[in-house]
Order: sequence, then C-alpha cells, then structure tokens
Amino acid sequence: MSIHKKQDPRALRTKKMLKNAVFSLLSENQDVAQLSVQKITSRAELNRATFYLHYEDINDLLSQIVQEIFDELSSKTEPLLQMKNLDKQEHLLGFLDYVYEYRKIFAVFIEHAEFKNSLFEFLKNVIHMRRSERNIATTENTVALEIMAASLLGIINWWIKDGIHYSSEYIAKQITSMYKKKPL
Amino acid sequence: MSIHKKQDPRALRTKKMLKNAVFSLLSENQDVAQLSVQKITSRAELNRATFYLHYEDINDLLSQIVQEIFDELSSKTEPLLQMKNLDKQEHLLGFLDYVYEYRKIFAVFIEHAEFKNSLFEFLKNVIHMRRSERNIATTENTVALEIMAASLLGIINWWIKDGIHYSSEYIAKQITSMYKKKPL
DNA sequence: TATTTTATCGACTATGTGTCTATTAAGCAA
DNA sequence: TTGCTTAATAGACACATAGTCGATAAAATA
Repeated sequence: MSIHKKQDPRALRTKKMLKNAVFSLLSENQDVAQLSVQKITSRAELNRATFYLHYEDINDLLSQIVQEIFDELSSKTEPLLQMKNLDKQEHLLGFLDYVYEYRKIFAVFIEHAEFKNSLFEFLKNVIHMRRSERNIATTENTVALEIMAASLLGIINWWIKDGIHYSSEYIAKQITSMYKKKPL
Repeated sequence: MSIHKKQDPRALRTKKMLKNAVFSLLSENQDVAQLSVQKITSRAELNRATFYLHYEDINDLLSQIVQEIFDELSSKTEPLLQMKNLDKQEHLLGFLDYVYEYRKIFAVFIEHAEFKNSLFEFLKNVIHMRRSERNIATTENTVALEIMAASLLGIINWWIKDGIHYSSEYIAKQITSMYKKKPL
C-alpha cells in the first residue's frame, strides 16, 4: 500500500481503467478465458501498446486483481477470526456471507488457477487457526488439513457456480452436519 | 458402439490419429488450454482442413474424448458397485484405485468443464446408489447429495493435482474418517 | 523551463481460426 | 471392374490476436 513508491498518476489511472475494463467484460460474458488484450484495451479506450507498459500479459493483470481481492478478503475476515468467543458455526457463516456477497466475482475467478490456489491457502489457514485455538492435536488422528480444505473448496466452488440459490445459513448447516469435526 | 452405422475406415483412422495427437501433446505440456487445431493436425500429420471434416472445434473433440473416458469408467466401476456385500470402504477404494491408475489423464482433463461435470454427476450417482442400497432416508436429516459430491470432487481434484504421493488407501481412510456418514 | 515518463500511432512478424474451391485418392456397391 | 461417393490434401482467403518496435505527442515533475 503506502510502502510503494508513489506512482505516476497517469500510470495509476491507466491501470485502474484496465482493471475496470476487465470487470466490465467479465460482467458480460462471465468467462476469464475469453478475455483478450485487444478487448480489454478497446473497452478501456486505451491503446493496445499501453497495456504492455504495465503488464506482461493478461495473466499478470489477473494475478494482481486476484491479489487485491484476497487482500480485502483477509482484512475483512481476520477481525472475525479474532473473536474467540464465537460459536463454531458463526465463523463459518461469516466467511460464507462474504463469499455470497462477492459470489459473482468469485464464480468467474474460481476458474483462474491463482485464485483457486489463494482460496485454498486461505481455507487451510483458517482451519489451522481454528484448530490450534481449540487445542486440537494436529498430528495425531486428525484429518489432514489439506483434504479438509480441498473438500471445502469443492463445496464453495459448487455453491457459487450451481447452488447459489441456497442460503449461506443452509450451506453452513450442511457443512457442519456432514463432518465429524467442525471445519471452521 | 455397434448401434452406430458403420463408418468409413479412413474417417475412423483420422479420428484416432487426432485423438492420439491430443494425448501426445497433453503428455508434453499438460495443459488443455494450450492446444490448437494447428498443433493437433501437425502432430497427427494431417491437413488442418481435415480436422474440420470431423469436429467443429477443439472443444468438440475434447468432449468426445471425455465421453469415451466416462464410458470406460462406468463400465469398469459398475460391476464393483453391484457387489452389495462389499464393505463401506471397499467401494470407495475401488473407485480411487481407478482414479489413481488414470491420474495423469484425470489431472489434465479435470480442468475441462465437461469432464468436471461428468465426474460430478458420476459421484452423485454412486452416492445415491450406495444410500438407497443401505436404506438411508434421503429426505430427512441427510446431507445434501450435491454437497457431498462437491466435497468429494474437491478432494479428488486436490489429490490428483497436488497430493498424488498419498496412496488411495490413505485417501479412502481420510475420507471415511472425516465424514459422519460414509459417502460411498 | 527542461527533463523524464507515459501514452499514442502505425507497422511488423508470427500464430491461430474457420471457410472455401479444386484436385487427388480411397472406399464401396452395382 | 467400373463408376459413384466420400475423405483427404493443397492453397488461399479474411479475420483476430500476441508481442515488439520506433517515432511522436502529451503530461508530470524536478
């Protein structure tokens, strides 16, 4: 954030316009794979060469967008996780509420490998925090952290793509009733 | 199979060569998205125009490959599912063994939307069969079929992509110990 | 104001798609 | 075997896209 050396306002403006163009295009066709540098710069009303002054390729731009999404996700969910007196299901529900709020963005970006990885790491982190907080032994007899996270990722992926008519409350209930131990 | 009207042997040969070219290319770069009609026909040593005599586009070809993969998966796992005297975990293990055998193909094609959908439907079907077989009420108090299938899909996705050093036995054990009710 | 940085324009090479026509070759059926 | 049918090839076409380059104009800043 403030660590970065101050950038040329023209560069900042251009980058914002390119990102806005990406969201504008994605809101239409809902498909990351159909993006092209031409479409993005055309939508942003910028020259195509300008794109390459700021990003290596489309993936570079998408990576930075994903980074920003998860910076926000972390800053919004961390205070929730600090509240140790919350019920088992309230943490999960708080997270699912956030996912629901950004379900359209999530549904598009979940196809992007880096977004998927970030979400996976995020889930692992949250599960790990919850476990150590409740003093659950992480070495013996415990379901592997990664398998639990992969399972949750699968459910979230399904939810935002094909099952978004279910409420976050319902999903939270199903999840907690499915596992032997509460994941979040 | 034998229902189809007999096809021109030249067409059969061409289609087989194109499919082989796809597998050949995928064994090198492991990425469906990097395929092109030019690369495929060049690898198959066929004219590019010939491709369009048999397939609409790359997705059409991939769809037919995926179809064949699941035809084989079904024919190999169905006899296993008919054996009603098997232990809870043996069904799951038999399926995971099949996935392990074809893990390289699976890891590549799991990125393909149609493959993912087919696998999801397959999992739903198997869970449903197991449940009705064991007379589990599907309406009351039971975890939604789709959520369970989505969860398993997430685990399988993780396993074949990032956790294939774990044995199918270990994965089966983790899965059965994670859920309150055995999924398969 | 003078220097640096950014943005634009046009051009170029390269790869890819999908279609089309004409021609050659292989399969099949009377 | 001959003749019809279908498949495969070759080359061309218009079009979209990627990534780079040099020259020029415009904005930011020291």
